[in-house]
Formats: sequence, structure tokens, C-alpha cells
Amino acid sequence: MATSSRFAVAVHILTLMAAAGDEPLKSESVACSVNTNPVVIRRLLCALARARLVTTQTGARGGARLARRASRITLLDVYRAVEAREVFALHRQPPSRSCPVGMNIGAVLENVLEDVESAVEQVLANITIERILRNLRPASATGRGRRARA
Amino acid sequence: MATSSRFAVAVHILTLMAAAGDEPLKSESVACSVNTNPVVIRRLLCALARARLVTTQTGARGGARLARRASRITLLDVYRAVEAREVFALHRQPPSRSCPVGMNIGAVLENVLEDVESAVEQVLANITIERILRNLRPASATGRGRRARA
DNA sequence: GCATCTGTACCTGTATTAGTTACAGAATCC
DNA sequence: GGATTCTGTAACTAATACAGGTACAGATGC
Repeated sequence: MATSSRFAVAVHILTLMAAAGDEPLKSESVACSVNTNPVVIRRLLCALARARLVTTQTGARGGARLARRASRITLLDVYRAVEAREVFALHRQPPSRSCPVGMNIGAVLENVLEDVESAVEQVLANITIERILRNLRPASATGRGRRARA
Repeated sequence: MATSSRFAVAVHILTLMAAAGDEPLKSESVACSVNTNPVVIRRLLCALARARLVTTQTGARGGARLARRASRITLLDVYRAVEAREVFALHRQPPSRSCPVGMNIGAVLENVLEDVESAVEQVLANITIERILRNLRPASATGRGRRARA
């Protein structure tokens, strides 16, 4: 993953669309809620469209809407659509091949990375956009209760 | 986490020290195995020393060694010592407070982030430097067998 | 005192990201 | 069919983070 806020913004975008139902949303109104530039939104929408999570339409009265029900879009789908990065990076320069540790540490760390990523994916795969939308309401309704377990 | 290779290099460093036993290692020889500059190593050693994972000694015949047994240092200790980043970032600019979604999406995403991070931490907490060192050998001995489950 | 090693300040080049302007092309409306 | 309203994308900027590197003060051992 990354320093980027792409994942967070993409979830935001999809949640807005889930709330909007069938009505297509314009990048400008989404940008207003996210508080950023419409082009930033459109770039993310492109990635989401490539992943078949949204459908977009150009031209007047165009915009974007969910390509399937919010209950069938998981945060893992979103993560894969917009975040290229690994959870942590390996060495930039390959370590010395003449050192017994340097020679093999890469493979061992890759195994660790795989374990970490599958743990992350398991969490994300179990959260849908619909659930995000549902968790939004009680938070604003009850006002307190710091967490509404996602 | 991050684009940075700090975590990977830090694990590498500690594994070298675990292999070296009581003998203090110089930043230069570590840098040789890692294939980078000694200063990069010293910077990481600083962070590891602050976290009480290694002890360093200045001056002639100085260097660094593990502060405790390799079996009592987990990758979570290492991660916390050298990686500042979160697994994913939230919005840079706070979303609109006048939009019902924008208003609360931050809190919901924070919960997701916490879930993801605790999953990551659980994986890392169960892997020790000793185990990394142990997994190094069979990999080079058997040669094949793509993974030696970390 | 001299040689050796860490700790740290400072500078560089590179990559990534978000934000922005600008504009071509698609779709709709009249 | 022509104006209007959108998306998609290119091009540029500014901010940030990271690795790599030089230099040197200060600590330690001999």
C-alpha cells in the first residue's frame, strides 16, 4: 500500500454512488464531497471503471454509477483497482549474493510479505461498500460511541 | 507501511547480528551484505537502538549487536521501530462536512484501517528474527522448494 | 595520541502523489 | 445540426519522501 489516499478516496466515491442509487454522479459533485479537484476523481473513476466496479457515461447528463450492487463490491475489489503498491517493499538494490544472509533474505522476506498481504486481503474482502454506507448513518445518528465496528 | 525498504533492510540487519552472535558488527560490513551505504545502515541502527532492539558502541572495536535473544525479537518490534507509516492513508484534505457521506467517512475508514493494521500486526508478531535466520538455511541447503513457509 | 567507529547534519537525485489547466471527443437536448 | 454538458487524458507544478552520499564531531580502545 502507500502514502496515497487513493484507496480512501475511492471508497468515498463508491459510497456516494451507493447512496445515490441509480442516479449517475458527476465528477464535479463527487469532488465537492471529497473536497478535491474533479480531475482527481475522474482519474480514480477510470481505474474503477477498468475494474468493472463503476460504469461511466460521457456527454450531457453523463456521470458514473455503480456497475453492481453495493453489497457485491468489497474493499478488496477497490484496493486492487486503485492501489498498485505492496504492503511493504523489499530491498531496492539486491543484497550481496556472496553473503549467506544476503543471498537468501529476499526469498524469506517475500514469504513474509505474502503472509501479510493475505491477512490484509482477508480483512478487506469481508467489508462491502454497502456495509460502509450502513456504518455511516448510526455514526451520525447516535453521535457518540467512538466505533461502529466496520 | 510504505514505499520504503526500511523494514526489509532492518530485518536483514538484525538477522546478520543474530548470525554473528556476540561479535559486534560494523556498519560497513553490514552495508556490504545489504549492498548499500554504511550511513543508511547507521540511520536504521539508530532507530533500532532507540527501540532497544540493538546496542551500539562508538569508537574503535565498536559496532552493534542484538540487545536480546533473536527468539525474543519479533518482526512487529522491527516494524514499529523503523516504519512510521500507516498501511493506507486517509484523505489528505478533510472531506466536506456539509455532505452526509463526507462528514462521516473518515471515522468509518479509520475503523477499517485499525482492523487492517491489527491483522498485519498479528502476522508480524508471530515471526521472530530467530525464525528468519532458521528459514535462511534450508532455503540454501535444499536449493529448491519455492517457499520455506516463514 | 592515534586509529577506529558511531551519530548526525547537510546535500543530491529520483519517484510518487495531488492538484491544476486545457482540450478533444462523446452524448444529449433543443 | 449546433450548442451544451460531460468524461478521458495530456501536460505541468509543487510538495513530500526516500536512498545515497560526503563530511565531521565525538566516543572508545590500544
